[in-house]
Amino acid sequence: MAGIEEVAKLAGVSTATVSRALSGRGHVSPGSKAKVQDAAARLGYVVSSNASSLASGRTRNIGVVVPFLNRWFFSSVLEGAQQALLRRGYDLTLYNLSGDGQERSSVFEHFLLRQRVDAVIAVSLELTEHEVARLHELGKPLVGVGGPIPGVRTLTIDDVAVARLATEHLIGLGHRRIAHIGGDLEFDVDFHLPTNRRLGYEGALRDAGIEPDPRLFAPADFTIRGGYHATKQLLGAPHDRPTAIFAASDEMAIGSILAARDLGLVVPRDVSIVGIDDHDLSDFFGLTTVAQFPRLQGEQAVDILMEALEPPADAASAPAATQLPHELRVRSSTARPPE
Amino acid sequence: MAGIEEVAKLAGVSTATVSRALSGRGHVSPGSKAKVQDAAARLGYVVSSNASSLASGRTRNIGVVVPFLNRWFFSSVLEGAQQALLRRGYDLTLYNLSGDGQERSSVFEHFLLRQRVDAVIAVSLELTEHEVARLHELGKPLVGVGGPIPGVRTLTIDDVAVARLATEHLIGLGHRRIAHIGGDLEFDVDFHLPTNRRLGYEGALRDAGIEPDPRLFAPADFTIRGGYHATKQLLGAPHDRPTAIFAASDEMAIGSILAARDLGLVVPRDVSIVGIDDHDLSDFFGLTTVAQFPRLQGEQAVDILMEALEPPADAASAPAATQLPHELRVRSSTARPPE
DNA sequence: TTGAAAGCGCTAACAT
DNA sequence: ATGTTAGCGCTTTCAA
Repeated sequence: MAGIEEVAKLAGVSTATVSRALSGRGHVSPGSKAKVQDAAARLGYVVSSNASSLASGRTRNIGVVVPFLNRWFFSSVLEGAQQALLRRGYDLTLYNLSGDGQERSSVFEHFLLRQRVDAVIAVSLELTEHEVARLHELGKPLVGVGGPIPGVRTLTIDDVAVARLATEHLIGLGHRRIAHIGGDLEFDVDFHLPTNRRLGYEGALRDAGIEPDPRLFAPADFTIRGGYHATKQLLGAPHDRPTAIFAASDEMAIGSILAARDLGLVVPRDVSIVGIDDHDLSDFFGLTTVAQFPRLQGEQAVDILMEALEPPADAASAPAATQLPHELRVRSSTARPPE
Repeated sequence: MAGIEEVAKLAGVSTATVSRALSGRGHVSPGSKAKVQDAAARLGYVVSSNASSLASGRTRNIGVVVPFLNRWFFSSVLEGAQQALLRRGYDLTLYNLSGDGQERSSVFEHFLLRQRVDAVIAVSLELTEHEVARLHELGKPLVGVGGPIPGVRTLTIDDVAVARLATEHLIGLGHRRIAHIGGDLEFDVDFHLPTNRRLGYEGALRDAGIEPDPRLFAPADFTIRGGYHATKQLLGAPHDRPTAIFAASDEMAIGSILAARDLGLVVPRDVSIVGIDDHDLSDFFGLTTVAQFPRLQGEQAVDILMEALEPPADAASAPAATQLPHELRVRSSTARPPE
C-alpha cells in the first residue's frame, strides 16, 4: 500500500497538498491538483480511513441499526441508505438487533460509542431516552426511519392517512362491513404504527357514518401466516361476514387472499382485500395496496444526515418535516361488494 | 469522551497497562486489571476504534459483500454473520452491489482498500481474479459463501447432492415423470448453482433408470412469480404431464404450488412439489424441501476468518473443507403419484 | 497557494 | 508485571 508520502514525492508537492487535493477541502491550484490525482492513480493510493479519521475526527461511515433483516421493509430501507451512502463515498456499518435482547445494549453501550460512525440511522426502533442521550453526548446526528423517536428527526409515512386512504377506497366501492387486521399489542411497543393505522381505519369508517365493529378487528403479527389465520377467523363467521378486509401490511393481506381462497371464496368477487406497503409480492398476487417507498426513506435519511455532517456552503437547508409520499395502487383484489 | 490517559490516571497505572488490561493481550496482574476495568466503567470509556486500528493495524471490522439484500438467502447469511461478529466485538460493514454495475468496481477499487476492514466475506459472488488479487495484495483474508471463488476458501452446500436428495425423495415415492425448474443461464454466470442442481437431478433420474426429458425442464428466475409461470407451462402440457416437480429453490416451488392450485390441481394428490432451502414461508405452504442453513453459513464464515485473524494459541485449526449440512424436510406437498 | 510540523488516541516494542 | 516512548498515516493549524 502506497502512503501519502509517496504520492507527495511523485507529485512533487507536500503531503499537506496531497491531502487537500484529494479531500477537496482547502485550496489547491488546478495544476497541483492534477499532478496529485495523477500520482495517486498511478500508485493505486487510497487514503487510510483510520489515519484520516483519527486526524480529522470524521469517519465517513454511518451506522444503521435495524430490528430485523429478513423483512421487506427493513431490507428496502437498508438498500436505499446503502446506495445513497456509497454514492457519497460513505461506508455503512450494520447493527442488527434481532438476536437476543442483550445485543441491543451492547450495540448502544459499546459499538456505537467507539467512534466508528459519524451518525446513526435507526430503523423502526423506538430508542430509549438513554440511548438517544448517549448518542447526543457524542455529538452524533441521529435520524429515525419508520418509527417515532421522541426528540429526534424521524421519517415516517403518515400512518393514519395511509390507513384512511385504504379504507376509503373500500368504502368508495360500496363496502360497509370492512374488517381490519392490525398488529397485536406486542408490535405497538416499539412503534405505534398498528395503533395509528387502526385510527385511520376507524376515522374513515366514522366519516362515512359507519360505526367500527370491534368484532371486525383481528390482530396478527405482520406475517403472511398471521394474516392467513386472522382472515380465517374473520371470514369463517357464520353471520355478517365482512365483505372487505383492510390489512395493515401487504404480507398480512397476502395471507388474507390465501385464506379466502382456501375457504372457497373468490377475491374480489366475494371479498375485497387491501393492504399497505406495495411489497415485492403484491403485484404478483394482484393485491390492491397503498404503496410506501422504503428505499426512498433510506435515501432521505442519508440526505438529512449529510446535511448535518457536511453542511452545504450555499444555503437554506431542506424543510425540517419532509412528508413522505404514499400512493394507492389499485389492482385486482378489490371490487364492489356482492349484491 | 474520556481517553485512555484519564483511565490510566484514575486506575493509577500507565496507559500501556490500560491498553493491555482492556484488550486482553499481554499480561496484567488481576489487581491492575480490576482497577482498570473499574476505572473504564466509571468513566464510560470505550477505545477509539480509529486510534486503535491505526496503532495496531487491526480494525475489528469485517466487510460483507452481497449481491442483494431482499432475498431470504442473503439476509439470512448476513444475519448469521452479524450475530457471530457482534459476539466477538467485531463490526460488520455492508456492501450491497445491487445498484448499477459500477457500484461493484467502486467497492473493490476503493471502499475495500481503505483499510476499514480486516477481512471480507463475499456472498454468492463470483469474484474476478483481479478482485481477489486486490484483496490478497492487502493481506485481507477472504471467504466466500454460497458461490465458488477460484482459489478462495468457500462455504457451500453440495448442490449436486442436495438436488439428488430432493429428486430421490420423489423417485422413492414412485414418481417417474419428474419435472425440474432451474435457473436460466443468467444465473449461472455468477455461480454455477443452477447447473449443479440440474446435474444432481439428472444423476438421480439416471440412477433410477429414467432418462431425463428436456421437455420436463423449465428455466425461471428464482422468484415465486418465475416458478409460477414455469409451472403453468409444465403442467399445462396436454400430454404426459409430470406427476412431480423439483424446483431449485423454495420460492420457485411456492410459485409451483400456487400455479398448480390455479390450474385446479390438488397438491400433492395430483402433483408433488419439492424445493430447496427451507425458506421462511415453506412451512406455511407445507412445502417439502431440502433445508440448507444460511445463518449457519454466515456464522461459519466468521469462524473461518477469526481463525485467520486471531489464530488460537492452543492448537489445530478446523478442517479446511467443512461440509455444510442439509436435511430433507418432508411436509405435505409430496406424496405418491396418482395411480 | 503551499509547506513544516504538531498532534489525533492508541498499541507495541523495549526496558525495567 | 509494568512503564516509557516511538510511531501508526493522516489532517490541520500556522507561517510563509
